[in-house]
Amino acid sequence: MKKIITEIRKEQIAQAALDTISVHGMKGLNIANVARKVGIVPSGIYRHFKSKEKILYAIFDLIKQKLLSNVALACEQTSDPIERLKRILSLHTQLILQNKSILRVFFSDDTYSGYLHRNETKYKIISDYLNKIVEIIQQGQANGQIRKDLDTQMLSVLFLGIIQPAAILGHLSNEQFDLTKHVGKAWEFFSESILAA
Amino acid sequence: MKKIITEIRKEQIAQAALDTISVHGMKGLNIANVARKVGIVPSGIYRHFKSKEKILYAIFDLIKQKLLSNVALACEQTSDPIERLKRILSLHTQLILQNKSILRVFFSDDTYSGYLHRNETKYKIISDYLNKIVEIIQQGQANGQIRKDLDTQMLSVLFLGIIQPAAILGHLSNEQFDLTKHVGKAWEFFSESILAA
DNA sequence: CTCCTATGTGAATTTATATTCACAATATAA
DNA sequence: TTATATTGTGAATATAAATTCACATAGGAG
Repeated sequence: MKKIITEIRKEQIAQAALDTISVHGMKGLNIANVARKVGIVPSGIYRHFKSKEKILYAIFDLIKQKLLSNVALACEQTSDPIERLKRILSLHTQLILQNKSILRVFFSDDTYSGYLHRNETKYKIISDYLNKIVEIIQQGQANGQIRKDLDTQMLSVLFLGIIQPAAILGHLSNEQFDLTKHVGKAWEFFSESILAA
Repeated sequence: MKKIITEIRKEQIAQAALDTISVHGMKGLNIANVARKVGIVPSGIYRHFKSKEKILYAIFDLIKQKLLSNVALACEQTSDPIERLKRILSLHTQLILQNKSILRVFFSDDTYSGYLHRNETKYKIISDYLNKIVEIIQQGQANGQIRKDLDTQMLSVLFLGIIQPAAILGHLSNEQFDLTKHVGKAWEFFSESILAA
C-alpha cells in the first residue's frame, strides 16, 4: 500500500479516467475501473476527488490544454495564417485519432438536469478554441490572403465542420470511414475557397 | 385502465421516449418517465417492448424516417440540384431545432460494450442520408452546375459540416449560438464555392 | 523514535433502474 | 354470453454504481 501525494494522484486519476473513456466510453467510466487502473481501491479515489463529477472536470481541463497547445504549436511553427490553419487541422486530426476520449467526452449527451454545468464548460472550451481560429482568419484577412467578405465566425465554425462530422463518422463506423483522407480533401477545397482572388 | 392494441402503444411509447429525450436527454430516458407519459405503469411497457434497448431502436427508426422524408420532400419540390441541397439544409435545420432529441440520440456516446450495435445503426442511418446527398451532388455535376473536380463524398460530409458543428454549439450554449443564421451564411459560402466556373 | 496528518482499505449504505412475475381487468371472437 | 388472448397492475427482484465511514498504515516533522 504505497502512498502518493494527492497532487500526483489527481493527475494519475484524471489520466486513468481519460484512458477508460477512450476504451469504454462515458458509460464505462466508473470509479471501480479508474481505481483499478491507478492501483488503489475505489474508496481511495475520494481522498483526491470529492466526486466522480469532479474527475470529469479534471478531464475537461486536460482536453482543453491539449486543444490549445495544438493551436499554440501551430502558431509557433509558422506565421502564415493559411499555413497555421492547415497545421492546426493536421494536429487536431492526429489528436482526435490518438485520443478517442475527446470525441467521447464532447459528444456524450449531457442534457440531464444534474449535469447542467457540463455543457457550459464544454461550450467554453470550444468557444475559446474557435476564438483562436477566428484570430488567425482575421490575420489572413488583414494581410490580404483571405477574402474579406466572409464572416470570420462562420468560417471558424465551418473549419470545425471539416473535421467534426468526419470524426463522428469515423467513430460510428469503427474507423471504417477514413478521417485523414477526408480532412485532406476537405481542406484543399476549403482553403482554396477562402483565398482572396 | 384502458387497453390499447400493441401496434398503437408501440408508437405512443416510441414517441414518448423521443419526447423524454428531447427534454431530459439520453440519461433521462427511463422506463418510469416513458410509462407515465404514455399513461401506463412501468411494467406495462414490457408488454410492447422486450427491453429499453428495443425502444431505442424504434426511436432510431423514427429519426431515420424524419431525415429521409425531408430529403424526399425537397426532391419533390424542385429538380434543381443546388436548390434541392438548399431546401434539405433548411428542412434539416428546422428538424433539428424542433426535435432536440435527434442531436441527443446521435451525439450520445455509445462506446459501451453493451451498446456495440447502436453505432452501427446510427452509422447506417447517416450513411443512407449522405448517399442521397451524394446523388444530388452528382446530378449537379452531370448537368454542369457543380464543379466536377470535387469529390462527391467529401462534399456530402462537408455539407453535413455546415449544420452539425453549429447544431452542437447551439445545444451546448443553450441556443445562444444562432444556428439558423450560421447555416444561412455557411450555405452562401459553400454553394458559391462548389459552383462550376 | 514518536506523533500526526495524509492516504489507503474493506465493508456497508444508498440510490436508481431495469426487469420479472403472479394476478387482474379488458376486449373480442365464437 | 362466455371463453380466451391481450394488455395493464403492483409488488418483488436484480443489478450496478457512487458514496460514506470506521479503521489501518505510511512517511515526514519534530
